[in-house]
Amino acid sequence: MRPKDENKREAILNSAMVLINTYGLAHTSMSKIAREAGVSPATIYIYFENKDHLLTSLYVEVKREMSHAILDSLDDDLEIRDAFRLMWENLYAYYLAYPDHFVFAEQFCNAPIVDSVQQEEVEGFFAPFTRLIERGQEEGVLKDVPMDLLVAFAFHPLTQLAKQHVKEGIAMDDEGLEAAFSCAWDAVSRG
Amino acid sequence: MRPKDENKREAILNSAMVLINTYGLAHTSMSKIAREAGVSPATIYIYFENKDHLLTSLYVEVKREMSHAILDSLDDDLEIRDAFRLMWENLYAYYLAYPDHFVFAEQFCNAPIVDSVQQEEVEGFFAPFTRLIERGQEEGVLKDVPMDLLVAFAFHPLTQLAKQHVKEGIAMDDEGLEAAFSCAWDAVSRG
Amino acid sequence: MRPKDENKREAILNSAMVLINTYGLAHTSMSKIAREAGVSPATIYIYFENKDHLLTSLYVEVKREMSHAILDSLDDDLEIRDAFRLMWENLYAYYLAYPDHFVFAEQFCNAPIVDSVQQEEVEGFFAPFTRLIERGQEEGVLKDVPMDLLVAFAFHPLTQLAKQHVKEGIAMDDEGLEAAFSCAWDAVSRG
Amino acid sequence: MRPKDENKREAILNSAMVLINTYGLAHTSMSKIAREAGVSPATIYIYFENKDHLLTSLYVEVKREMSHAILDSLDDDLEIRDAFRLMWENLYAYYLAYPDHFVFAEQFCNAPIVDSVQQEEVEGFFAPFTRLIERGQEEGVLKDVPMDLLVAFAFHPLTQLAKQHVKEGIAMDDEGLEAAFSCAWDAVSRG
DNA sequence: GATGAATGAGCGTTCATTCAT
DNA sequence: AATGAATGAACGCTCATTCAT
Repeated sequence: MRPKDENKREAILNSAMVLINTYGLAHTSMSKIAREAGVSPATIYIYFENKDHLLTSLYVEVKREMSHAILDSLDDDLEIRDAFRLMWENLYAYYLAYPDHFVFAEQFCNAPIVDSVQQEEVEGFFAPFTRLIERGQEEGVLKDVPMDLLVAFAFHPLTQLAKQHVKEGIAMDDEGLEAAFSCAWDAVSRG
Repeated sequence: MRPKDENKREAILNSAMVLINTYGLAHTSMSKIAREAGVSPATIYIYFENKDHLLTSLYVEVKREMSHAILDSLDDDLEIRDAFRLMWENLYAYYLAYPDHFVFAEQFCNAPIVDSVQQEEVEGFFAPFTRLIERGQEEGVLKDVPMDLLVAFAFHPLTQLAKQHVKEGIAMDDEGLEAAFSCAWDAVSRG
Repeated sequence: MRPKDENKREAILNSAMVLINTYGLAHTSMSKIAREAGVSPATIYIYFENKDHLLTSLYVEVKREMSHAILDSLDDDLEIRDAFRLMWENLYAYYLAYPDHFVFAEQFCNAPIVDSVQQEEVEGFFAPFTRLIERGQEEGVLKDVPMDLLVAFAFHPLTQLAKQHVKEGIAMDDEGLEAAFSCAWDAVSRG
Repeated sequence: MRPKDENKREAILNSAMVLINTYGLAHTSMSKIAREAGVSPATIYIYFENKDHLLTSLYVEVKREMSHAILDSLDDDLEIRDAFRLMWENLYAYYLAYPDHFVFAEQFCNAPIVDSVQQEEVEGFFAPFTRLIERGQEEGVLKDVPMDLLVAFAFHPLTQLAKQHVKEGIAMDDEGLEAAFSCAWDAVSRG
C-alpha cells in the first residue's frame, strides 16, 4: 500500500481551480478535473469524499494561504496605520502573484453552496485582523463604528480593484497604491 | 395563434433567479427552472435562445433595474455630496427591497461565463454615475485619483455590507447608514 | 374558409425532399420542413395527417411521376428492344433532370418504415413495364427466366449508375449510354 | 480496473443493427440501442465517440466482413468466369446467412450522412474485385466498357434480388442462381 | 385556412460516483 | 493507491403534435 501522494492531491486541487476559473463552476466536472490533473476520476475519490468536499477544501485552503500571506508579517508593535498599510500591500501583492486563488475565492464565496460552518472557519483565519481593528478603536485611531463597517471599507474596495486589474491584465504602480491606501485610511481613520 | 405571454417570460426569469440564489448556478437546470415556473422545458426555448441567453438576459435586466432605482432620482442641480448620499440610500433601499436581484447579480458577475459584450452594456447603465464623479472632480470636491478608485470606494463597501446583511437577515438603521456613508464620503472627498 | 393552397402543399413536399436529401431522414424534423417551406408547423397538419403520411405521400408521388416519365411514351406497337431502349433513355434522362426525386426515392425505399400497402401501390405504377416483359417472353425475345430476374437486370444497374453519377456530378454521353444499354440487353435477351 | 469487454462492443453494434433494420435509422436512439444491448446509455460512449461514429463503425465493419466473405476465396489462377461465378455464389450465400448485415448496409449507404472518407475506405475492401475485372478486360474476356459499368451489372442486380428475397423470405435454388448468373455473365462478357 | 405558442416525451450526451482489478 | 470500465440519473435541448386565436 503506497502512501497518498501529496503531489497528486495538489494537482487535483489546482486543476479544479484552473477549470473553475476558466469555464465556471457549472461547467467543471469531476472527469474534466481528473483529465486535467492526469489522474483517473476514481482517484479523486481517494483524496476527497466527493465533489462538494473537494471544492470546499480548495476554498478553505486558498483562504488559509491568503490569510497567511496577509497577516503573517503582522506585528503587534507596529502602529495601526503602518500595520494597515502593510496588510494592504501584502494583499495586493498576493492578488498579483496568485490571481487564480483570488478569482476562485471570489467566485466560490458568492455561490450559495458555501455552508456556514466553513465560512466561520475561514473567518477565523482573519481573527488577527479583527484584533488589530479593535486595538485601533481602543487607541482612538479608528472610527468608532461597527466592526463590519471598517472591514468593508478597509479591504473590499481593494478586492474590487484587484479583480478588475486581474481581468484587464493591468497593475497599479506605487503611486496608485498610495492613492488607494489613502482613500482607505481616510474611510476608516478618525479624522 | 396565441400571443406570447409576458407573464410566462417573467415567471421563467424569476424562477431562474430564485433557484440560482437557493442552489447555485451549477445546480440550476433548465428542467428545474421550467418546473418552478410552471411551464414545459420546451416553453423556455420560445422565450430564450438557450440557457446562456436566459441567464445573460436575467443579469442584464436585473442590472438595468438596479441602475434605474439608483440613478433615476438623480438631478444635475444637486450638490455632489447630496447626490452621493441619495444614490447611497437608494442603493441600500434597493438591496433591502430586492435582495434576490442583488444576490443573483453578485453570484453571476463573478462567474467567468459573463462575456465582455454584455459587461459593457451593463456598465453603460451606470454612465450617469460616472459623469457625476467627473463633475465632482472638476468642482474640486472629489479626490483627484483615477475614476475606478472612486467607484470602488463609493459603492463596493456598501455592496459588501448589504450582502452580509441580506445573508444574516439584518438591516442598518438610519444611524448605521449615516456612519457608513460618512466613511464612504471621507474616502472619496477632498478632505 | 379559404381553399387549400396547392402551392403550399407542393412547397411542403419539396422542402421535405430537399432536407431529407441533404441531412437525412433522421435529421429532418417537421419544424425544419415548415421553416424551409415558409409555413407554420401547424400548417403542415392541415395538408398531411402526420409525418408518416407526409413522407409516404412524397414517396408515392415521386414514384408516380417517375413511372409516367418512363412509361408514358411507351407504345404497344414498338418492338421489344426499341421499347426497352426508350425506357432506358427516359429513365436516365429523368435521373439527370430530377436527381432529387431519385436520391430521395432510393433513400426512402431502403428504410424499413415503408409499409407493404403503398409498396404495392407503387409497384402498380410500373405494371405496363411488367406487361412489356411478358410480351417479350411470349415473343421469344427475352429469356425465359423469372420476371423479377429480368426486372433486376433491366433497371437496377442503371439506377446504380445514375446514383453514382448524381453523386459525382458526372453524366454518361450517348456512347456511354449505348454501351450500358447493350450490357442490359445482353443480360435479358435471348441470345 | 476492468478491461474493455469486447462482447459488450459487439452487443452494442448488433443491437444497433437489429433496431435500425426493424424500425429504421430515424427511429433508433442511443437509449434504445443501450436497452437492447443490456448496457447503460453511458456505456456506449466508452466504446464509441458518438452516435455517428457508432453507425459508421458498424457500416465499415459490415462491409469489411462482406468483402472478406466474397473475396477471400478468390484465387488468381481461376479463370475469369469461374472467379465471377464463385463470388456470385459467395455473395448470395452471404445474403442468406447474414440478411441483417445486408439490409443494414443498403439502408445506410443510401443515407446522405455517409461521408466520402469512409466510403473510400469501404471501396478499398473491394479492390481485388476491381483487379479481377481489369484482368478480364486484358484477357479479352470481358467487354471493353468503363469499369463502373461492369461493376454495376456484375453485382447490383444480385443485390436487388437478394433484397427482395430477404424481404419476402424466399431464396433461389441452384437452378435460379444458375439462370441469374448467366444473365450477369451475358451482360459483362464479350459475346 | 393559417398561425405561433405551448407541450410532454424523448433526443444525444455527460454527470458524479462506484466497481472490479 | 490507483485505475479505466461501468452506471442510472440528469443534463440542455428538440421532437411531433395540439392549442387558442
